[in-house]
Amino acid sequence: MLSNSSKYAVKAVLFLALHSNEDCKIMVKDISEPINVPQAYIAKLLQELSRANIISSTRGPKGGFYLSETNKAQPIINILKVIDGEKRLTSCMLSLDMCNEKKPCPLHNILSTSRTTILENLRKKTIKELSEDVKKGNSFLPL
Amino acid sequence: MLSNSSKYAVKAVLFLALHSNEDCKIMVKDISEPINVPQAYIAKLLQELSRANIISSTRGPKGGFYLSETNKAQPIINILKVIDGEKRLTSCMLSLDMCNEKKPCPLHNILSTSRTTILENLRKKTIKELSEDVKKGNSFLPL
DNA sequence: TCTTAAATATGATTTTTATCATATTATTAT
DNA sequence: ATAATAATATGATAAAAATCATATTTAAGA
Repeated sequence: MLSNSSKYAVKAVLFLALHSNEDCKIMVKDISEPINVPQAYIAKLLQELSRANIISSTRGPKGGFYLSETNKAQPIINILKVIDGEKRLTSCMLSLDMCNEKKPCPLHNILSTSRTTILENLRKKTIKELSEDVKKGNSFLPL
Repeated sequence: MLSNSSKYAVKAVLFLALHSNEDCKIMVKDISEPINVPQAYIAKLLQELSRANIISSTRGPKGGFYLSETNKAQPIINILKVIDGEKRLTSCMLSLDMCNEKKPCPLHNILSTSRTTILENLRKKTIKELSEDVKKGNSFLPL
């Protein structure tokens, strides 16, 4: 369902949500290490996220990546859309183009409701909310 | 969530459930064409399924693949277990080893219930039941 | 304005997944 | 028995995803 890249991206964004802001930017190497993802790899992902305005960045000395309040207000699903693309998230489990509610594929009825719920949750939960879960100890991001 | 191979495997097994039995075996080329999967590729998958007793086969003239009643009584998830392995189905969405109910990862609470439901459904729905949905017109397998 | 520190852009390599090809073994029918 | 037919086993190739490397651009501070 999620690619490796997407998972890394979520971890990175969450890390930034917890540890950065406009006045406290973090550079790649200080992100890659704690989240345990190869530096060059996460760098590439961060750039994609930055280009898509999911996260913010400035270059040069004292530069780095961070999340603005606007960034934090975005739903989790935006991260996944940028990295994996909409299609991967919503396409039929059997990859049948012609599968839809009217003409459901055999697995459709088994999976569809749960899948829809997952997507809804990803759509309504913001980065900020997610990071607050971690702060409150409702969930854990082992770093 | 599911690999390409798993999707192909489900399609093939379903095709066999609908069109084969002990007295009517089907050979690879007559499976690969209608389900629209490369012959050599599906052949390999069918062999794995056969070895794992998900499907049956006999070789030589008049041979081919088919589903016995025992085969049909198996849950869908068995197909996926053989092709993708248990781990792919059940592992944490962020691939964090240490994620569990006691120490859920941030995405855990968002996704876990739906995921559990999906797995339950795949565990209790049999191949036979699924193929009967198709026969009754409750779902469609475009071939 | 010049040096340094950071992201950015681009592309190369490696690994995994998907796809293709061929030789071997088992079964049926002649 | 033997020829023909079909699965089986094994391995080679191709495509995609993940990982690594390097040169370029931008911003800060001396």
